[in-house]
Amino acid sequence: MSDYLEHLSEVQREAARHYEGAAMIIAGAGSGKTRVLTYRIAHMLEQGVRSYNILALTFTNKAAREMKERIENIVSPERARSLWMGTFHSVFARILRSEADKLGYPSSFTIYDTADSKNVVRALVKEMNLSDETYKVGDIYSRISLAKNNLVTAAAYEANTMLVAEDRERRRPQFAELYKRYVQRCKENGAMDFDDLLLNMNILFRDFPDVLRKYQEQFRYIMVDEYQDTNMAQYLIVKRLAERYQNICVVGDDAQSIYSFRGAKIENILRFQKDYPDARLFKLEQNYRSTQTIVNAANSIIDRNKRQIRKKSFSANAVGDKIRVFKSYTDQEEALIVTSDIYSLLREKHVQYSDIAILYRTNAQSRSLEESFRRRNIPYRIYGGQSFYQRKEIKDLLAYIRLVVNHKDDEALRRVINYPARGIGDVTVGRIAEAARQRGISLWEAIATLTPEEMELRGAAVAKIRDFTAMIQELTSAVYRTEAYEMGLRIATRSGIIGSFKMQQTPEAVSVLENIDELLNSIASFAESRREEDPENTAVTLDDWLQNVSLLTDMDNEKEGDRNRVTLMTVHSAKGLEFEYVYIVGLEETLFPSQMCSETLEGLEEERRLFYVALTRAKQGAALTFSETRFRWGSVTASRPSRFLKEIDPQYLDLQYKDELAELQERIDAEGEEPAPARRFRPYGQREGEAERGRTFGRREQGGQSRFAGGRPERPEMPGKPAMRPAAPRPTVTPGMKSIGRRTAAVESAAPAPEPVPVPAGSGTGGLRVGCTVEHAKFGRGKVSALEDTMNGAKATVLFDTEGAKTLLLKYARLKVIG
DNA sequence: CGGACGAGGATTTTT
DNA sequence: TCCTCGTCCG
Repeated sequence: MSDYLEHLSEVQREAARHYEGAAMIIAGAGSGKTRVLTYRIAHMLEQGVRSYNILALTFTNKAAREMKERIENIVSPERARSLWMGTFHSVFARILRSEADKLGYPSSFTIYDTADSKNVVRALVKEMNLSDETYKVGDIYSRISLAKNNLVTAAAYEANTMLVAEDRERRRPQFAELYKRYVQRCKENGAMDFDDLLLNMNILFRDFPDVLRKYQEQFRYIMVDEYQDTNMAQYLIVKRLAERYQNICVVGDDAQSIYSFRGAKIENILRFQKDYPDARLFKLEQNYRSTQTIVNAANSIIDRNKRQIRKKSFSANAVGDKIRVFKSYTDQEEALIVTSDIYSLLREKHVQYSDIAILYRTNAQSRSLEESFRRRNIPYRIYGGQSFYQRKEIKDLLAYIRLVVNHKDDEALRRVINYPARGIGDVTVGRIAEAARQRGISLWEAIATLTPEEMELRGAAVAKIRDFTAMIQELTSAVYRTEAYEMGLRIATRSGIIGSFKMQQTPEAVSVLENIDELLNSIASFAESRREEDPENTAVTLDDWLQNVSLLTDMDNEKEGDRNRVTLMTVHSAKGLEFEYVYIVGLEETLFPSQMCSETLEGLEEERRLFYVALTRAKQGAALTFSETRFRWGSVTASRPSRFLKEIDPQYLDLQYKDELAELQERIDAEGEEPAPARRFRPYGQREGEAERGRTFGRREQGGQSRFAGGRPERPEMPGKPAMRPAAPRPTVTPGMKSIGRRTAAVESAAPAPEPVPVPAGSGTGGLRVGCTVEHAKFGRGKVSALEDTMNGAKATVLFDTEGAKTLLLKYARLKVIG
C-alpha cells in the first residue's frame, strides 16, 4: 500500500504527491493522466484526508466509476466510499436536489434532456404564434443554451440592449421573450435542463453565501479532469468552490479541447496560472500509450494549430507500423475494406475484437459499417449518444415515471395522457391546457382539482380524464413505499403500455417489449448496486433512479456479453479511451473536417484537435480511410480527401493505393489549402454569427456578473436527500437496432473463427441466390425469385409467405438468409 | 377522435 | 431510405 507511488514516473509522482495548494497538470495524450489522478487521490486518502472532503469532477460517469474502482483497490472500498466523484452535471444535480427549495424547485425536479427542452421551445413558438421558419427550434435552443453557459439569464438577456438589438437585426425580435418564457415554463414544470444544472449552481452560490461556504468547507480538495473542456459556468463554479482553500488541481490538455460547440472555453486552462499565481505546473509529456509513429504523426498535425501551450509529446515505445491509408469508391466499399482489414488483424496479430475501434465524425456514418459487420459476422457495439433513451417506447415509459414522481411535469403529462390511446384527444387536452393557463396552474393541477365544467369538458372525456387522474394518483401514492423495479413494472403495466404491445404480435412489438424490459432491468440493477454501496439503504425507490437517468449515456452500461466486440463511436465519445487498433473513417472534406466548422480558423483548429484526439486513441496501429463518394442526404455525393491526410508528415503514412499516390497528392495540391465550401448545403442558422455572439457573451460576463439575475431566497433549508452515486448500470443497447432480426444478428455474430473476406468487385448480393429462403424483419419469410444488379446496388424480388412479392434494395432491406 | 396516407426533411459533435 | 408531421376521412 505504500509502494503505490512507485508505479509512477518521476513527474507523475511529483504531481501525485503535491496536493496542498493549486496545481495544473498538462497531460498530453496517453501520458498516464488517469493514473496520476488515481494515485493522487489514493495518496491523499493515505495521508489522512477524509474522502468526503475530496471532490473530483470528470468528463464522463464511466471515467469516474473506473477511477473510483481503482482507488478502492489501492486503499480500501471503505476509505474511498464517500468520495465525491462524477461529472459536473451529476455532482451538481445531487447538490441542487438538496438545495432545491432555496431556488424554488422541488427536490425531485426533473432533468430535461435536449429533446425535452426542444419540445418546450416548440410549444412556445407555437403558443406565441411565431413562424417556425424564423424561429427554428434547434437554433433557439442552442442560443438559449449558449446564453446560459455564459451565465446570461433571461432577465439579463432582456436587459442587454446589445443582444436584443442583435436579435432584431436577425429578425428574431421575440427571442428574449422566448427565452424568458422557456425558463418560466421549465420552472413551472419543476424541471431543469442540462445547462440549468450549471447555471443554478452559480445562482445558488451567488445568492446564498452560507451555502457556498458550506460546500467550500466540504470540498477542501478539488480536482477537475479535462479542464480544457470546461465552459464559463463550470469554470466559475469551480473557482468559487476553490476560493477558500485553494486546493485545486486541474488536469487537461489544450490540444484535446473539442467541445467549444458546447460552450467550452479553452481559455480556462490557458488562464489558470493567472487565477492561481502560486500554482505548480506539471507537464506530462511522455506518451506511454502509442507507438512513436502514431505520436509523431499526431504531433505533425497538431503543430499546425496556432494557439496552444507548446509541449513536446514523445513516445519511447516501439516505432511501430506506419499508418495505413485506404481509399474506396463508396462508403459501402469503405466499410468492406475496414471489415476485411479487421480480419487480417485478427489473423496476423493476436488481436481481439475489443482491441479495435472504428471512429467517425458523425453518427450517421455508422450505418454502412454496421451493415458490413453484420453481414460478415463481426461482433460490434455502437456507442451512440443517448440513443436508447430516445427510443419512443422508452421516452413514453420515462414520461410516465416522470409524471408519477413529479406531477408538475407538463411535458410528461402531455406525452402520456393519451398514450396508449385512451380517447383523450387534442381537443380535450387543449381545453384542459386553456383552463390551466387561465388559472396559472399546471395541467395536472387542472385535471386533479378542477370540475369538468371549469374545463369545459363533457361527455365521455370526463370519465376518461377521471380514470387517468386516478391511475396516476394511485401510482404516485405507491412510489415511496415500493421498491424501484417493482414500481417501474407496475407503471409499465398499469399505464397499459405493456398491454398495448403484447396485443400486437409483430416483431416490432416484441422488440419494443424487449427494450422496455431492458429499461426495467436497468432499474433493477441500479437498485441492486445502490444497495451494495449502501447496505443500510434498503428502500431504493423509483425516483432515486429517475433523478439520475437523464444524465446517463450509452457509455454507462457495459454488459458481460458485450465484452469482446469491435467498438464503433464518434471521435467525441472516444475521448479518454484507448484501443490497440483504431480506424478513422470518412476522412473527406466537408465530413472531417466538418463542413460547418471548416470556414473559420477556430473551427478548423478544433477539427484538427479532434483528429488529433482520434489518432492518439491508438496504441499499436491506426488506419485512415476515405471514400470518393458517399451516401449522404439521401443520395450519393462526391467527396474529396480530407486536408488532414495531407497534413500528416508523409513519412508516417503507408498509402494502400500506391498507383494513385501521385494522383492524390496532385489533386490535394491543386485544390489548395481551403477548398471552396459548398454553400448550397448550408442550413439557415448563420454559424459565423453564432460564433461571434458566443464571444460577445464571454466578454460581457467576465466584466460584470451583476448582469445575471436569478432566484431570491425563499424558504429555510430542508434536509438533503441522500447522496446519489452515478452508478446506475444500463441495459446494453445497440442503437439503431430496431428489429429483433438485427439484434439476433449482433448476438450470433460473436462467432469465432473469422474467415477471410474477399474484397469483391460487385459484392452487392452478399451470398444471396435465386431460390434462397430469407427472413425479413417485417415481412417474415420468403423466397428469392429474382436478383438484379443496378447502379443503386443489388435488388432482390422476394415472394413472401404472407405479404406477397416485394422488390427490395439489398443495401436497405435486412435480409437474413435461412436456406 | 384516431388511423391511414402522403409530403418533406434528415446529418455535427454531447452532458 | 426512414421518420415525423400534417391532413383527411371514417
